[in-house]
Amino acid sequence: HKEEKPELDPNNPVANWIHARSTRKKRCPYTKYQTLELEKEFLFNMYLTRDRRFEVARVLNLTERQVKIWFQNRRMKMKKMNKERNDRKEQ
Amino acid sequence: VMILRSRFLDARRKRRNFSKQATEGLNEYFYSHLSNPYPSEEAKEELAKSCGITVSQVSNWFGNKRIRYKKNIGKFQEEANLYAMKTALVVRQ
DNA sequence: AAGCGTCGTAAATCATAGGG
DNA sequence: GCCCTATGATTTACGACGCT
Repeated sequence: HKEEKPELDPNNPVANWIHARSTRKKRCPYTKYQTLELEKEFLFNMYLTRDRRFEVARVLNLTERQVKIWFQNRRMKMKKMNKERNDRKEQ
Repeated sequence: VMILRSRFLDARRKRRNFSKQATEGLNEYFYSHLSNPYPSEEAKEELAKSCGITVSQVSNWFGNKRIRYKKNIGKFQEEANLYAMKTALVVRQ
């Protein structure tokens, strides 16, 4: 009966860019306090132990998964920053 | 603490728009690879060099372009036609 | 054989540039 | 200057794949 609103025309190149999951949680920006505490923890150690992760998640009211992923993203950010600093200095 | 905060957390996000030529080069690649606009690392490096920007900036540009194009194809139709025509003319030579 | 690592990305959001 | 949109950069959240 009711057809989809996104036209499935073969000329639409976007149809091929397979990605994006419907079950994905919407991005929810963290508060200043949460970010600040996470940064402090990262400064202390770039990698979390299981116990630290549980404790940080509890205190900041985040899931352990969110804390784990935050640290993964933070390490990637640090890597990128280091790379850019090296590139700037050499060339 | 406030100083650390402003220094590291709210890091300066100064930016300038890319030059006309840089945007032109990025758009040429994007619209000539519209069925798969995901440049390889090597292609990114080549684009970065020819456009005078960094590889990170090329990645940002394609990320932004893909999502914004997808969100409103109609808005970019004119631009798409322009670049399609341009590359068609180049191929003819 | 579960679990955490990186890498590349989508999508939302941020912050400013630039134009009227 | 003020408002608004375009645009480049950053932030959450995953999938894919790796290693142990």
